[in-house]
Formats: sequence, C-alpha cells, structure tokens
Amino acid sequence: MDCSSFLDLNTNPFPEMLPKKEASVSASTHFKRKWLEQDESASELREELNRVNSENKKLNEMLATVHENYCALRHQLEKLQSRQSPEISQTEQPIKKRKQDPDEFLGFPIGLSSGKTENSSSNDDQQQQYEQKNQLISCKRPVTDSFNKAKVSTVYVPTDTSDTSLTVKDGYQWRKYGQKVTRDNPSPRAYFRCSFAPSCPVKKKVQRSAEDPSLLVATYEGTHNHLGPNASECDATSQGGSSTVTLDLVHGSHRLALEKNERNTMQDVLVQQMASSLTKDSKFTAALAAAISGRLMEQSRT
DNA sequence: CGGTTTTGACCGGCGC
DNA sequence: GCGCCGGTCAAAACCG
Repeated sequence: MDCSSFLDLNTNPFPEMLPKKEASVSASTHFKRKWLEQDESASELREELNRVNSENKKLNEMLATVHENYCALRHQLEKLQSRQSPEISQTEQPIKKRKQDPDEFLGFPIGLSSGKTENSSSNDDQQQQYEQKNQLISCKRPVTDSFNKAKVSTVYVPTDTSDTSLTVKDGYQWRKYGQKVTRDNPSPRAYFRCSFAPSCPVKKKVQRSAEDPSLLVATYEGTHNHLGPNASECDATSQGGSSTVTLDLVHGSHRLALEKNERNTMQDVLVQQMASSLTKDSKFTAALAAAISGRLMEQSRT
C-alpha cells in the first residue's frame, strides 16, 4: 500500500476561523461580549478539530494495520512465486524475440498507488518499497528518452474470468478500433483509442493475462491532453464495488500526476475541505477501511 | 441519425 | 524476398 496517498487531514481548511489567542482584548464591554461569543464558538471549533484529529489518527492506524497485513500477504505471495519462478522463466522465454513495446510494463502498481498529495513527500521511501514489492505484478524498467515519446503504463485489473468483454472501466471514454488474437496469448487483445481522438493521442490495449486469466492487462500509451474522467460517470459505469476502488485508485493516481501542474491553491483548499468534511463522517471512515481491506484481500488472492 | 463495435483486409517491421 | 506478426484501417452492423 502506498501511504503517500494519505491526505493531510490535520490541515485546517479554514485557518481564518481559528481563534486568535493573541488578539487584544478591547476595553469596551461591547467588544468583550463579542469576544466571549467568539471564544465560545472557538472552543466548539477546537473540540470539533480535536474530534476530527482523533478520527484521523484512528483512520491512519487502521490503514497502518491494513498495510502491515498487506505486506505480510505480499511477502507470502512472493515466496510462493519465487518457488514457481524457475519453471515460469523457462516457459516464458519467447521463441522469437521481436521488437515490442520497449517500455512495456512501465506501469504504476496496482491498488493504492501514487496518488500523491503535497503533504506526502515523507512517504517516498514507502512508495519505492511498495513499487519494488510489486515488481512481480507491475514492473518498471529504466526509461530511455528515445523510447519515452509516449508514456506507457500497464495496469493489471482483476476481473471475473467469465467476463469476456475486455473492458477496463477507468472513467475515460474509449472507442474500440480493433481486436487481434496474438501469438503468445490465446485470448484476444482489444485496441482502444480515447474518444477525444484525434485531439487526444492516448491509446489503450486490453488483454487477459495468459498466466492469470482472472487478470486483465491494460496498457496505456500516451497521456490525456484533456480533463480527467468524471468520477460520477465512473461510478455509474462500474460493475462492482471492489473493481471501482481498484480503478479509481489506480487511474486516479495517473490522473493526479497529469493534473498536478494545473492544480492551484484554490483546489488544494477545496480538497482539504472535502477531506475535513469526509472525516467527520464515521460511516465514511468505516467504508473506506472496508474498501481498502477488501481490495487488499482480493489482491492477495491473485 | 450519429456514435460505437465488429471483423476481415491491409500495412510495415523484423527475422530468416 | 518471403512469411510471420502486431497494429491499424474502414466498411458494415449494431445500438440508443
């Protein structure tokens, strides 16, 4: 799990609403009364802030626990896979090496990936560790500039094996322009272009993994040159709760990276406000914890 | 009726 | 040069 996706929930979105302790007390009674009223509301706000902070603490603890469990499961998975890897590496050797996607697998890890906020720099190490741990699922290769014209990323999405639609719901709108059965994989590969094409150059290839048919491998090429997907739209088209979480988080990270430069202070304030209001809702914190743990359990099974 | 999907044909790169 | 293969095109079918 990537702890860097934590929001700084302690940040007060309304700094101007905090009581100013150093404010001078006027001699006039009118002002004193006003000050008392302000002090009252300030203490209420302080209580509220404490409550939110403690909820934030609890939430972070829950996430830490989930993270620990996840790491343990990941470790077990790696052990199991390392036992099988000699066979796999032999059978995986392509008969004929062709020039193919030099920077394929330049993916971001599945699940709670690099959806960084400004306050997450201290978690870079964890991010790196996480990415190393995920090399078996989503690998990174050193990128050479010559191949980096179009950014390529690979996303692995768990799906029902009975689902033959080859659709990966990531919130963006895609137009299918081809389908091909490839040599190294019995299941067909579908080719998609962003619906905003030709103005948006992004392409996507989706194919069921040959090794694990329960996984869909989506390869994205290029970056969207328009605003990201509509979140509500994404929810509306999603099939299941778990997959919604997966895709929102996976692609959301990509999206965040894309839009990072466009963000301004106003948006930051809005984000903090939303975070603040969300953490007030205990149902939300419980649902978030359930979604994350469910997602991790699902990942550990694959 | 406009947008999307399907699917066979075509193209270009690569290895022999 | 030829064949293989992945990627793309484009006409027809489909759908809301």
